[in-house]
Amino acid sequence: MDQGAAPPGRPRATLTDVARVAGVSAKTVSRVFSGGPVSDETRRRVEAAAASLRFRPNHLARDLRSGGTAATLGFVIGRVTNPFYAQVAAGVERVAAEHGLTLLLAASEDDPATERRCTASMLAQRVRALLLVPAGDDQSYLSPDAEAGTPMVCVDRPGQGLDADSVVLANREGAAAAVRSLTAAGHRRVAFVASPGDVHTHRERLAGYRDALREAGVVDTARWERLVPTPDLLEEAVHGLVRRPDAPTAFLAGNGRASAAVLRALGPSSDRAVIGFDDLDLADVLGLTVVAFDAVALGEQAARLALARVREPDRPTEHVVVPTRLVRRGSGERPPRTGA
Amino acid sequence: MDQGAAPPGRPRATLTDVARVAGVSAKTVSRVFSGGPVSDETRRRVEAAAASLRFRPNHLARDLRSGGTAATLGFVIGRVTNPFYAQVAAGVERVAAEHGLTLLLAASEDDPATERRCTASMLAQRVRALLLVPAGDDQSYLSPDAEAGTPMVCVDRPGQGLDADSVVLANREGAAAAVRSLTAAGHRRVAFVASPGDVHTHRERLAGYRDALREAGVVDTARWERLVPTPDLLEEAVHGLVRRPDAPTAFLAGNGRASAAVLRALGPSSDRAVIGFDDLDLADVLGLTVVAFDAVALGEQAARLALARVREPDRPTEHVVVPTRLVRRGSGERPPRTGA
DNA sequence: TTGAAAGCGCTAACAA
DNA sequence: TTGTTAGCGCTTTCAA
Repeated sequence: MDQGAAPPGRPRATLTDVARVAGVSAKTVSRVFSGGPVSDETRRRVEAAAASLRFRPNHLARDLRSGGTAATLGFVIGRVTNPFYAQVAAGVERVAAEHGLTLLLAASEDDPATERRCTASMLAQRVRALLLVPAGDDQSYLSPDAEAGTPMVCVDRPGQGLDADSVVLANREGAAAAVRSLTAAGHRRVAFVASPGDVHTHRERLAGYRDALREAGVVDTARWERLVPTPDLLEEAVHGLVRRPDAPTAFLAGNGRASAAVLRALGPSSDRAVIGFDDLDLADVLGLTVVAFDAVALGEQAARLALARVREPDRPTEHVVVPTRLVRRGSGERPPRTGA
Repeated sequence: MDQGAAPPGRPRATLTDVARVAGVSAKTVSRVFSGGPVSDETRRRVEAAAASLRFRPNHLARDLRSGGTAATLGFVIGRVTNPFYAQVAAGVERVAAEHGLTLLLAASEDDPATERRCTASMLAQRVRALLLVPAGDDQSYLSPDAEAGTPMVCVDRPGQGLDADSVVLANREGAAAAVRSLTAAGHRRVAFVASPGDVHTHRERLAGYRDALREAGVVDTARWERLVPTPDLLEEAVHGLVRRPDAPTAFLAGNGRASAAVLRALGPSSDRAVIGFDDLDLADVLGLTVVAFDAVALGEQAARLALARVREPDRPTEHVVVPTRLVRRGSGERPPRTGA
């Protein structure tokens, strides 16, 4: 945890220095930089003095004095390299920037202890609101801070033990819609393949898959469900499925990595239908039908919810569901094998 | 720029409150939370008091008092939705977290004025170091702050008018290596297709493309170079190229979007060789040969450079080049048309 | 429109 | 190992 020493090259000018050079009081300089009634003539003098001293206002001091919260929005994501969270963070950043706030970003790496450290750090930095992709299965430890006035929003998964706003994807409905389009085309033997990075999301998608098959009169789906512990086992799982006597004629991949694995395992000339959850680069080139969603919008919604609660702390808790949509590109439109 | 009011729900406990409840001095509580010699018995009492008061230390105050810089690393990226920057940011975050720092992220949207606002905001927040993907063509305005002791690192593009460390990709070498593999296979008519999001990167890649063709004795390359202003014109450009009497037998795509456009325009059964710059989801499924690079490593390097300069402000300026590697998957290995 | 004094929450520099 | 005093840079409150 060596943070490195912080040796100032040349000492920085302070507001008081600027005041002295400009021949005004500190408060007047403050008004120039933080808004307030200042005459044009005075403003000019102050700005000239500030420029000559290379003055940079110190927000640490400003935020400490006034109110005690910084102009930042904290966001604790799961795995930092997951491109999905990157898109969500992009949405948060965009809304934050619109409101003059900066994004403070940290990753829990899906570890509950790290989640605690990250959230603690952000609360210590007095973020204006805290957005969180819950990693552990208990966020009740955040309740005191929520009550103390830091708005919290759970993103992508609902938090547990914490009465917070939330924004999640329509995972169950999206999976069901995908499978419905398969059963409508006559498919009955549909597989679900995934390597569950996070439990909640995949439980929902699996439930949606089962919903749609049940609606079509298919109940014994367990034989086509493959939730493997690590992504490198996905291809093997697909190979195992196609060798079965009741081999599936269609596949729903639970996430992006699973989509790639299914396509790789089936080969380019397969006649089995495939739908992936989550859109991917080159999916259109490949003709891959997917359940798509707007991850950036999810982040934007989360940030808006957070800011709404900053303004109005007592508003009722809100749970937003971001819809998915089925993007048909061919691979999901292949009919069941006639001989099957 | 409405940041919303910040109405505290219940007033937060301060270090002094904890001290009173624990029956010790404020400084002792400070030592418990920021490290220092404290007896086990005292520590226990302080921690109990802190827990009962739901105390959260205030880093704003701590950082203001001690040294004046926050435990954050600032990173100003270009376009926030660009997945490349997301990967780079992931690398920065990882290294920052290892050192107990949080990532402060903002996007310039490739606009010089926004870049200035973002950097100003971060400097006002007293980031320990500032990483920047330069958007405008002049970063000299940051020199005073660099001299005042805030380490700066330019990422992905060199900054101009600023003597800062930098980390960039081996764009020129990567493009040259790709084209060399094509000319080695006998290709002479090689196209370069891109929609330059940023000037520097594409100028370098184009230069590498020309280098390699010149080495192979091909000099009049302009007829196969297509730098179109917007991505939606890429496919059209490819169609135009293949209709030429001297149509290219191979393509180098300047970035990910260009790769997708080339593949889409050529169609699935094309016999022309294609190499893309930047790896993509499903590129392996498609058999797309690419110039790949480690964007996360680029971010890690940048963060390490920044932290090295925090520790040692007077070390010589360092310019790191992150290598690329050619990943052969088939599409780049197609021989030139025999009849061409 | 401007200024003087006080203090936000914490820690540096002492001392004990 | 613990406490006291002062003050980080700024803004609040009040007054002029």
